[in-house]
Amino acid sequence: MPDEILMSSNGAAPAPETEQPERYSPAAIEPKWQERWNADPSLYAAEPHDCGKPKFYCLEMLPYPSGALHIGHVRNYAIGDALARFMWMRGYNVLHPMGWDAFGLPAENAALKNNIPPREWTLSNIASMKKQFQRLGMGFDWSTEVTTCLPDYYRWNQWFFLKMFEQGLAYRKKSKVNWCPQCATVLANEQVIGGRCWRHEETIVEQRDLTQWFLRITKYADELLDGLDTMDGWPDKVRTMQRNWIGRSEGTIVDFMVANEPGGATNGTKISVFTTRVDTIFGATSVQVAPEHAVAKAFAATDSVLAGQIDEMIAQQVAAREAGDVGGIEKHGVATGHFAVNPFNGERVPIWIANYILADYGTGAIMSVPAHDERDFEFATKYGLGIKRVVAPVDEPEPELPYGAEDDAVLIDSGEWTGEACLEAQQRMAAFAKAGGFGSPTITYRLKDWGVSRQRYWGTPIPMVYCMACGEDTPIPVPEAALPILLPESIEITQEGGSPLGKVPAFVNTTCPRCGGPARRETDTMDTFVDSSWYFYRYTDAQNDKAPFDSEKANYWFPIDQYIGGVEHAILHLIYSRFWTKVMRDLGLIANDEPAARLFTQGMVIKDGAKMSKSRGNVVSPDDMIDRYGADAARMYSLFGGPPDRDLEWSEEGVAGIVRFLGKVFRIVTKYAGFTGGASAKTADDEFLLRKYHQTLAKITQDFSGRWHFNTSISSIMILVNEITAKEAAIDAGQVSDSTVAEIIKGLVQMLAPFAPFFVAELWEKLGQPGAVFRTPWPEADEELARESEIEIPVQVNGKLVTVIKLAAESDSDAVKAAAMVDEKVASRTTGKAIVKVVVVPGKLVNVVVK
RNA sequence: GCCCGGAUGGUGAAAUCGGCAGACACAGCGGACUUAAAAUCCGCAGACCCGAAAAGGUCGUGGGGGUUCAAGUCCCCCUCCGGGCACCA
Repeated sequence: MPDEILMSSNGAAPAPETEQPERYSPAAIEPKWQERWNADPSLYAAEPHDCGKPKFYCLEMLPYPSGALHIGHVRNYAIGDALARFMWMRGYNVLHPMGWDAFGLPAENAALKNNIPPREWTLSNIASMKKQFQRLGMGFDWSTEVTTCLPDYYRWNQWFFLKMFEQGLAYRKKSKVNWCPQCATVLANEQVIGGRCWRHEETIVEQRDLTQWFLRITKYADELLDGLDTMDGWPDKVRTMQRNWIGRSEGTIVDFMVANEPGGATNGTKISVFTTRVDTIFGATSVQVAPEHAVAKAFAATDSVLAGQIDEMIAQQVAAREAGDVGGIEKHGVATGHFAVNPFNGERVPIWIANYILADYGTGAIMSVPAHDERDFEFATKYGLGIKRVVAPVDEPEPELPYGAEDDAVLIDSGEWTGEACLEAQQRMAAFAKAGGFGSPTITYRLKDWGVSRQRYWGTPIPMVYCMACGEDTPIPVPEAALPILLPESIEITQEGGSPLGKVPAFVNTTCPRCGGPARRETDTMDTFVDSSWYFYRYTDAQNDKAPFDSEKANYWFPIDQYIGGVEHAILHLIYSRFWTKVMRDLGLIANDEPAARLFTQGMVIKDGAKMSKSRGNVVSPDDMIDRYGADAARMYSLFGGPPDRDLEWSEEGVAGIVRFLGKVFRIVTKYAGFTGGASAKTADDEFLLRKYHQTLAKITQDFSGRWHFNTSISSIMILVNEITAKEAAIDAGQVSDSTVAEIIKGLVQMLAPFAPFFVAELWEKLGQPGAVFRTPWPEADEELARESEIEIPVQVNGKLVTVIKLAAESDSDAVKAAAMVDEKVASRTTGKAIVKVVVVPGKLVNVVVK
């Protein structure tokens, strides 16, 4: 059936005898306008900074050039394009750019599979996806296109890396890192989701000890956290996710000394524990350390049984991670036989090694206070460790344990601190520990520095060299003048471990910038999230070959007024790019603290109630949709099917319905295209149509500035079209003045401009109007003309609807009440009963309460 | 376990401030046009009861309670679905 929609209108059939009106044919309209638009690159370009208009930076997240857009992209970009077009019509100077997040592993996989060089594969994908964007009629300014895998872009990644190295923000260290065997590379913490690789849901991430490059994002932890409080234009959901990810926790570090033993190798060793509840320290009945903790290793060195138990514990954790159930394993531990001294009361408490202590959070060691911590309670109960109550509410000395409240509670049985309020004691005890030299107030974060080294080929080379003469372990930065360090073009991609660049001697072998002696290059490349951390600044000055961008240009456009993309980047891209913005600000390149004033995260497109996937066979192809229904209908359906922040169920019948609607509009507009202005008397039909027209305009204008519920914007246009159709006979009978018809027809095309660009371009031309619709001023809704003169007031008796009465809009409460009371249906239900009260809400309803 | 969303006809949804529940559309049914079909146009359409029909009545926004003249909307409790975080000391 869908095929006929296009076929029937293609004029393939022999010409009919009688003259038929032209019918809507996206297949005829869309390619024609695509060609015209491609020939005029200035159409969607931004204007000079001194154009006198307010600026509006409208940005959708750039796609990865996988080879083809998916239907979710269509929705994402349809939202942004509608907004950009609306803002153009509202008189803004709009920047609406597009680019390609073009580095990444899929290009290498494709090279392996099809023997196509990654560069070639990527660039040809870009070419075909760009064509898709053009088929979709997206209004992007291609003159600022950014492709992150090209040297004119990635050289600035290298430049930033050098700046960060200078500032101490880029550094190298050996540490446990996440390794995805499938990707054959290291991953950042943010790329590990539930213990699995973000690109390979089925692949468990391993831990490896490697020397890697890190970016010091933790330096900005507090600012990244505090900034969230003021970012009203971002969804709460995203802000909460980022808050959790940063995971700031205020507490105290307290040093417990390992108790001296005759000849003990660990004499004088201290165990620093991190606690948020130092006020409960008198209740500590053991110290627990992670199996990887240095002290555990020291004990194990002289205790082979313990060593075996530790190994087992670590193995068990690895197994749990593989099962995807890290949190679910039972708490267990082993006593080391050693003791530590609580510096607050001198008590000796046993040192245990426990599987639930995380080596990489806090200090990797805790004091266990079973009375006031649920986990400690569980552990102490299992192993018969002491449980000592040290905190209780003032009026309830023995609450059920574990008892953790702090607001209302005071310390008991805590030496000189007994009687103090918990919150106060936390402050004072931390200060006391610091004064005594056995601790200090501390803030810890869940956020870790960003590991950016990748053992892959298709990424930005890290601009560092290692010189035998100057010291192999001392990285030496490449001089700025030597940038870009080019990725070698021809390279053999293999799936073996190790950085592919290491196998290219011409790349590896270089000279030391410091001593001129033989040196070798860093062979790791940068995480692709580096590319997307600052790409939107490059759009403001995409051809600059002296700097990543000109500060003046960036400062004109930034912050981004509206950023639109999927919520899956809430942590990854959106936290890295906030970090990068702060670094660039501190380098003096930009003035803004945050990249985007407003963020919108659209819902997923689903089919048959489920996420689209090849294995489910429910994938909808944009090209197919365009072929069969046209780009305008596909785009418009993606906005009409539901509010943009919710998931959208894709319905092909729904798209066909939009084609029908557009066909109706096409018929009406072409039919009345010859009507022109000219003053003439306004009839009641004139007033009616103008009223509906201005009401619709007001509704759409409001939707754009408010909730973006374009589904209701489009439905209100449908209602308007239905009203016009209903008055068609009156129009044809000359009962509506030409100027009214002309105004409404023109305005109808304008109000569709954000949603169906090809369609409106064609009709605009048919109306004999010059220029591009989306560059014309958005028609103003006239409040006076939109006002209803007569309104309907529902009347209830005891809260149940009885009738609806019609009244003049300006009727006051008394008049409304009087009209309601004399109504037959109301009277029949109220006579003989006592009227308790009559609620009159002017303009809304009347409710008569009787007994 | 914790933190966010969400649940409304056969379907997608609407109701923006507590005021006619189901706009608009999809699918469906009936009619007009047609030799016929498609396309197009017009009409019907929450469920149930009563009735030949018209009319009328009852119920109805995941479930239970509450506030109110009035609750899809506010408050309390619960169920289910989606997402995020998860032994974070």
